[in-house]
Amino acid sequence: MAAALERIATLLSLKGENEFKTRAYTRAARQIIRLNRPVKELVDRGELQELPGIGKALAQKIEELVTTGESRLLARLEAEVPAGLLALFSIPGVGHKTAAKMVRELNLRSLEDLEEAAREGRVRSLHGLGPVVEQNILRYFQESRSGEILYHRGVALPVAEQLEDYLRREGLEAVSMAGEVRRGTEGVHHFLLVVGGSEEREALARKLEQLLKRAPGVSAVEPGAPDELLLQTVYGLPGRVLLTGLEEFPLVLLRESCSPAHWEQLQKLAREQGFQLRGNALRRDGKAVPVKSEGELYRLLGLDPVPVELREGRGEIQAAREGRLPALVELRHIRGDLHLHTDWSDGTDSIQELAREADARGYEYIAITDHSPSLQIAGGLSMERLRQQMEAIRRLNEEGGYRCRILAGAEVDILSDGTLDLPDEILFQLDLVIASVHSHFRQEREQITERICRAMEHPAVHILAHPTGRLIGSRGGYRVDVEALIRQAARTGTILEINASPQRLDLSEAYHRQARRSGVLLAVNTDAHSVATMADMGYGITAARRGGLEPGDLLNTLSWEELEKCLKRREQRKGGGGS
DNA sequence: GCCGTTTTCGGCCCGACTGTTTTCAGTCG
Repeated sequence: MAAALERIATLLSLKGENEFKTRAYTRAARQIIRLNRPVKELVDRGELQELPGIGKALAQKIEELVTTGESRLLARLEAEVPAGLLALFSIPGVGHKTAAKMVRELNLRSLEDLEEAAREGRVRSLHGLGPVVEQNILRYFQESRSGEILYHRGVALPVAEQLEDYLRREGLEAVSMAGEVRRGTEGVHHFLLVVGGSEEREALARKLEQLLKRAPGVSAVEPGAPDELLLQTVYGLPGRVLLTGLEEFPLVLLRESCSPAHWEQLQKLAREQGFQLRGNALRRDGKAVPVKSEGELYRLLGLDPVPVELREGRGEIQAAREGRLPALVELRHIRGDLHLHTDWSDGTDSIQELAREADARGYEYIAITDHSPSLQIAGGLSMERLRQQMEAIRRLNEEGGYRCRILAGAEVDILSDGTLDLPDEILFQLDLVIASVHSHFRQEREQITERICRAMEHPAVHILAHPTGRLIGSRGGYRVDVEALIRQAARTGTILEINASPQRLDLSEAYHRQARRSGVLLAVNTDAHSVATMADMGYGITAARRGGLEPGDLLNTLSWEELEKCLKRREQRKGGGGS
């Protein structure tokens, strides 16, 4: 729902529609994401308009999406504005005004039009635009290899799950998501479902096509390759559905879930052992060998079953052969969430509501870490307010209304010179200090690396949050030397965050192994701004699993007693004046 | 498109930076 509303907002924006109107759609999308119950419930009870920022018009549009799975407004916009132009907003320095101006005055119908205009110097000739924007555009086209838009898992996973559920409820015999969504990659280009049935293939295809045309959120279905249907969704994310026979289903699912490298390595291994693994069948001496599950195939080839997140062809097959696959961390190992925002700053829910949710999740502790004063837009807490909050948390712990322990913390801004946005006297009174960058993103690599390293040096800082600042599919993050950060974390005992928000997943899985090898402890935190987004922990765990991490690599798998000791040890090691 | 005991019209989380201007509009967090 949120993705559909976001899409409406961006399409309106490209059309040059009133900025505040588009913002109303964006705001509504955020409301939906932070909702702690299904939108449908609000629709059924006629309570949509009770949400702040949702009035008559938006309520109608949301209701239409919930009840029909479609939106006439969205369909109309899609017809008017070429969807490829949405990528305009990924170009640095291009916002809604510039985008709309270029679309209008350069008469853009596609991204290629823009590239051509930039090459011919027609961008700089527009009033208010100059050579810098034009350079940014040309650089964008140099750097982006494919025109495919990358979606974060916060869109891709719910969309795939929704369709998977729908097809199962409609009585199809075997349905599973596959591809990037199932493997858990940080960004998703399109979602993939594998469907198995015992009936004749043509009949299955016809049945499926009919079902998919009625499916929620699906705006178009068309045939692709043989046994394949291509989908368009109201969320923008495209999809594919592959059809197969029931007996072949496990093998096809495996093939479609792993990376090409992993599949090739499996084929090679099969050959070495006298099998033939090809397409959708395993054979030996010309005879088909039945495979009832993915796990069975791995065992037939003498391997421990490889968790789906590791099927990338990066050495996991050798590890599976030697019985040394990592015992990956699972959601159930997590005992707390150490990065949470409340309605004291830019969150929507109270400390009490987050604590109640933490209890429901069986957490032993949470840390309340609202923003520091300089982050005005996020309602950063003044010293005075922070002290009041610390006092409020102290009382809540004393009253003992919650099973979980509530830590009084702060997410303190790292200022442009590497100093922190709160004075030492208050930092040392906090139970947990998270440092992070929210400004001066365009500093040179050396400068921003030095800046962050300096903040990590500070004895009061426990955790460095979202170390690179990237947003998947929309922003590349600052030009920081991540390896230098890992070295500094190892030296200072600073914990690196794996931010579980599906848009961030930062620190990226690409660095998890290196951090682990360097003896750096990591923490999976949601950075939640509501009760509902505390569920983002799952995205973080998927990322950590892809990074090959085990429970012992993460700070927040520790029990409360262990955590307390661990934080204290680190303070001493840094030589801080912690009280 | 939303919202309102200062408003049913005229505002809309705030402020720094930067590239484009010739005094400021647009972008970014």
